[in-house]
Amino acid sequence: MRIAAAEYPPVFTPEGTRLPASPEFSLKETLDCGQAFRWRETQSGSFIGVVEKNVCEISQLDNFIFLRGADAESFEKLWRPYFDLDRDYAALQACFRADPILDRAITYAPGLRLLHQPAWETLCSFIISQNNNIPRIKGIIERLCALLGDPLEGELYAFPTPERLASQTVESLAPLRAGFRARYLIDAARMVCDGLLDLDMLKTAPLPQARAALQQVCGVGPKVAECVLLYGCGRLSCFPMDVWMRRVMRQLYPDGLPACAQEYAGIAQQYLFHFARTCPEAFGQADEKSPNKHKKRVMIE
DNA sequence: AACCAGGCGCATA
DNA sequence: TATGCGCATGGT
Repeated sequence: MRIAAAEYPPVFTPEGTRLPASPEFSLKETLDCGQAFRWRETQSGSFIGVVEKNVCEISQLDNFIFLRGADAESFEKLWRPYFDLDRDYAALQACFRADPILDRAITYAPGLRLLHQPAWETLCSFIISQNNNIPRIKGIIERLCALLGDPLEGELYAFPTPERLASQTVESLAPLRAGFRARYLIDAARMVCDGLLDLDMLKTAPLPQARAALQQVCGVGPKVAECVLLYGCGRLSCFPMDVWMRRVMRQLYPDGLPACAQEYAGIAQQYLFHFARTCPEAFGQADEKSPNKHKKRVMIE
């Protein structure tokens, strides 16, 4: 499947950057689907967030998306890759829609996009995410940035560097209320600082090697590694398997993902994950919670 | 192999 | 209002 083409020709104004609206770009679906944790929705429905050292308020209006404060340089260097704007999602969706289940999931949330986030922040975020829920993950990350990140405008903070985090102790991280994950964060920071984990290599190394390198970090298992590779390293065939995706696969794809979704399995996973989590009337999960829960279940794959 | 850790949002009682 | 369930990983 070949995907290219610069969509969304931007218009630069002194106030910020404007992009034409598109069915394949919904701010809310993209920023509020569990892949990124630092975007906050304002009362007016805009989103304020931080990527690297950049603070941005983004609004979705009828005919365009507006990135307030983003100039041409920051748009091209940062926001264009962050929002995956050089990928033709209409073409990608057309391929996926050959499968009837993906067709429904895409129709349910056609504006979902895969964000390309900074690798280090993604690693920490998904270490924190383990055995955890989204509101709490957001809280821990917010406290982490406020405690150790460089201050930016508007009471916002950059994500802490590996060096800063490596100098901490479990005790100094207590205010994060991260529980047993605190020592995992410190371990990850030390590995990066000591050159034992090369984050750049993860973007290009053969996947088995990249997975193995990530899982050297204490607190990084198969699921977290897959999330880091997908969201933080641009490895779009990676496919994080959490409980939701296990349900999806068991109930809807007992024979595995269809061929049309293999190459970009990670993006297919976004549509399916969001569909399963937020559209209960369309996705039965009753058999999971009820009567014979106590029975032993064979859960392999 | 089967459990717990450390914490909290959430659904259910 | 209280209780207990779920969660990804590592360690026992």
